[in-house]
Amino acid sequence: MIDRQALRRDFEVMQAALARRGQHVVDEESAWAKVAKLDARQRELKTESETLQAERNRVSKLIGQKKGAGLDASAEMAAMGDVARKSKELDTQARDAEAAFSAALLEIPNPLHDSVPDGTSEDDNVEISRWGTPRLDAVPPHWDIGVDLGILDFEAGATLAGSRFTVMKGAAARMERALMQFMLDLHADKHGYEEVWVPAIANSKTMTGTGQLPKFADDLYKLEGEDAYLIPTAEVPVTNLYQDKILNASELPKRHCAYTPCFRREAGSAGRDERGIIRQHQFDKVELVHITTPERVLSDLEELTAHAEAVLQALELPYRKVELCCADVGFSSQKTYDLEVWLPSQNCYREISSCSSFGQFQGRRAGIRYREEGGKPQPAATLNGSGLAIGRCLVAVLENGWQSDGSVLIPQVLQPYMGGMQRITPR
RNA sequence: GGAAGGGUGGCAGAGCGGCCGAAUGCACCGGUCUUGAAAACCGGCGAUGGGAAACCAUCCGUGGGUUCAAAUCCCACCCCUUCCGCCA
Repeated sequence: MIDRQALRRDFEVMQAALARRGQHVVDEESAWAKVAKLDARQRELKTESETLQAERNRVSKLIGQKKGAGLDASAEMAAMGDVARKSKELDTQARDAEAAFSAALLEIPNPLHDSVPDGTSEDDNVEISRWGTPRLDAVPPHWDIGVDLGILDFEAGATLAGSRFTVMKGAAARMERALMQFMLDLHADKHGYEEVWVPAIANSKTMTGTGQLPKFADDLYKLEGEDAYLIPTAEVPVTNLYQDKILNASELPKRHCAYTPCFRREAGSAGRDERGIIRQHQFDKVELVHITTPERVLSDLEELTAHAEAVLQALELPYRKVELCCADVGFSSQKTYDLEVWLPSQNCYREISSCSSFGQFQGRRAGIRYREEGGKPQPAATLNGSGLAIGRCLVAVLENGWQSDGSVLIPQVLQPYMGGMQRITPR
């Protein structure tokens, strides 16, 4: 959510920052066009309503005093009847205006940080760095590797739940679990994160706090007859751990890592990545979340991204880091780095982590605030990043570790988590 | 699901039609005392919106109602705690 004062004070500047996301964000149909108008109307009505309320409060007090002194106050009481009625009416109007304003405000994306590169599509994302040496020999796709080894069962997933669901068996199931454990241990023990375990269901207020609602309801699984949704990422519950809280500046930054399952309807993704486990309705992910101050949010983003990179390096998976251009940065984010892992079967890098700074956008929405010593509360800054997506990580391990005899070498750091297994061989 | 109790400021906890944005304690900030700290004592200390400011308005789980006036009365809903039932 953008700052209401800034909306009035820096209207042009914010409009320009928003327009970089695409003209539709600020054209005449947009929430942006509505919001300024609604802001003015709301304040007008509110001022009017408050004037009447002040009058009512003043006279009511007088009545109280008169009655207390045993005096007659029936004249005042009669006069206030009218005022009370009018005041109530105006108050209702002011509230409606406020609701309309808030609704429009929630539809406005985060203005981009100045450092975000220009561009018109994901093709304009900027490569920042590369790590490792990609293998360039012919490697079969992970779905063939997995089926040949008898550890991925797509038919069973489809039978049980539908398309984009998979059953993992034996070494794959074990590796899924090993990856979670390894990542959590790394972040908790080496990177100083506090591990949390949170619900995989969140209510609409929580979903609104991090920006999934109201705009992206179609991407979420909603539970029938309840104000409850399956989370699309641990970002939602973990960030909202601090919703409506005022933290002391001395407590910041807060750093949490969490494993959760993630659920996404993939409404707009028909036809993309249909085979394999790259794009599933349910997948596992370890997430990193920081709650911090606006001053250090950008340096925190570098750190957080490095923590995610450390996972790929430990697993010896070649990857690159790209910065998303202004056309590709998500709704709530002000700046995003993606980590893309090398998939030899596709001969390209594929997203395995997305690390974003949200500035104070989520802090305002979710009511996450902090206070400097003796100062006023202000919205906290938030960040998060995948550290990493487990399923995609498993894909990368299968493909990058594949041997021409059909077996798969298991990265060394994972072996202790897999009972000492060094290699997956066909059964 | 049934019964009972309860949701008040950063936390704990009083208030139960007007003098209540709200006692008190803790925490926090400033001061006195002290070589320093602690203790003690004195003072300050909620949030949001509007306003240059004075100040005004709103907020006691949420939404409605009664009243000139609601934290306080009425209705509905949500949540929490305990007991019972059920259950991984």
